[in-house]
Amino acid sequence: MKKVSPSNLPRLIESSLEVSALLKSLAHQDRLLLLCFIGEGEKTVNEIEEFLGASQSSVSQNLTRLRDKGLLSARREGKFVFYRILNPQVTELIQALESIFCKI
Amino acid sequence: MKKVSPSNLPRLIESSLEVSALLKSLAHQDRLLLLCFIGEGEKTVNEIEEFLGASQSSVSQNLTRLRDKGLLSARREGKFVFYRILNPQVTELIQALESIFCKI
DNA sequence: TTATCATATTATAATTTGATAATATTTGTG
DNA sequence: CACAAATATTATCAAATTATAATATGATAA
Repeated sequence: MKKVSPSNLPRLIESSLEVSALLKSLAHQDRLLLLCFIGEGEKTVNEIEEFLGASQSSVSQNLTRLRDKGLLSARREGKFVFYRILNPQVTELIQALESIFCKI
Repeated sequence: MKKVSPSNLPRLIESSLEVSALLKSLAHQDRLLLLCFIGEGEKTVNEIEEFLGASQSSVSQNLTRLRDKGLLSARREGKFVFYRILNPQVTELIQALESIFCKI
């Protein structure tokens, strides 16, 4: 039996700016897919490029943007840079999206 | 005990365009708040204006946009127009956002 | 039927975003 | 060191978004 929750509105008012900002980061097909992909484990820029079939420049710019927003972190290992998800709320949100939009 | 789910990636690839488009609709502070507000039950344009403290024009434009995207529906009753959430995935998404970002 | 309230539409200007191309940086290798 | 590979940055331009102001529509009441 699911409990009916009281209104979360007052709290969402407080966080609405932060949440809408985060949604802007995901509201782009490539960035959304890339976050899902990285969510499966650390990925190289080149792996992401191939996965998306997007240009080096646009992938790098999107990664930089997501890093600047604190959603991703990067670590260099030799010539390669590995990206992973930094903000756990991103992981939760991706999972929620999958469960809402990828029902069986 | 939480079950580790297999990759949802293939399915998300298919829906990524639709999902990113929907996220664009929510990736705006006023529209996000307005959807939360309407989620509590049918609301009048004027109620929404007062709730947001936003101008008549911008509220109406945002409502029109959300209606055009199929997220909201409107019904007229005399002078008033009542808006409600049409797409159930929006409700689910709002709930997910509340549960992720409004933890106790 | 005119006035008014509630809402919608249009026009417009400012800002942001997105894609592409070109160039730069960093690191490993011959 | 010179070069190539991997990634980042910069410049630029088109397109989309946003806010505001002005005007229009639709419904009711006097």
